[in-house]
Amino acid sequence: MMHPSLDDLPDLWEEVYELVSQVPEGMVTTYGEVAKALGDSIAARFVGLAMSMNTDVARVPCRRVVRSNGGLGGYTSPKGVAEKARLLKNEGITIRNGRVADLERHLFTSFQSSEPLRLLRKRQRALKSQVAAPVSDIEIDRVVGMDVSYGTDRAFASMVVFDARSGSVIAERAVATRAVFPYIPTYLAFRELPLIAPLAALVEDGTVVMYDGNGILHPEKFGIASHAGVAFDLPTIGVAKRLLCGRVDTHASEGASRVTLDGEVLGYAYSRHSRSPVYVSPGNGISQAQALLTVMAFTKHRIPQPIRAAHKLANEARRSAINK
DNA sequence: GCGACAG
DNA sequence: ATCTTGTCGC
Repeated sequence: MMHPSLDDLPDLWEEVYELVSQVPEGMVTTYGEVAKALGDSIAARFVGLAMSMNTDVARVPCRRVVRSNGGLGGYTSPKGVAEKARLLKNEGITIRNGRVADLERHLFTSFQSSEPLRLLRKRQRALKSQVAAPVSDIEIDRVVGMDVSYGTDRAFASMVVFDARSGSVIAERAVATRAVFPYIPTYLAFRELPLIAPLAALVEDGTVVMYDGNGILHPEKFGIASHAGVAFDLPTIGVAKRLLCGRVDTHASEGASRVTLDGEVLGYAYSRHSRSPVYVSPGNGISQAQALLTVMAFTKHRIPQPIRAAHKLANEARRSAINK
């Protein structure tokens, strides 16, 4: 059974199309304004993606969504953005130098919306108090890496179990699922955790999970590894390849540097052999120090072995499925 | 005006 | 994340 925080997720694709259908003829809106109506302006790029995939031009007038500076943005049609300009002119919008003239006067922002992303942010805030940050070390018998690979119509979630003492692979598993929730920065957990849930249910006691993404190194201090830890009641570590938020203290070319957000240390940038770093933060049920040491102990290349193996397995599962 | 923005 | 061929380097 799925954790309540991952149940009843909004259909953001349908929501975004419904919002854009509210924009009347003679007016335009922006990708950012639609995103705000979804509940968070950070979703602006998702709005652009959804517009590019719109199939019902009669119901969803994606031509009326433009950039915040008046630029037209894109238009997925053989005639391209010129067609977008022509259609808008027909609706009484003046286009000058490839931009909407007098954008403020034609800007529609009075969306009727339940702001679904705002509600998901509330779920994150409500749950983050459940994150455990122990001071002392926990016993680690096994380390598992988890990852997801995406195909056109299906996603493949994977898990590889390592023995902590020998460092060798004990078991591996992959499942095919369907991804419905889009990728939106800082809401990654709502996309991937429902796909991972069946694998997380198989994790035994004494196991720590390494996840591809952040733990508490997140604007709400509740990244995907933290959310996984709380939802599935497991100790977790987040390992990200790029920095989502915060600042790296000092540029140590070797070893670990602290990453801080609002003056608080939330994780480490860890690199070996002058490679670009990975960003390590505890998810749940493990100290920052032990999270870092565990990652270090399992690192041969840039990406720790458990995540590297899970990544490989998920990709193999996708490619060997007839899907592509 | 340009960059930022886990996967 | 994915779409993609060859190419440069340890």
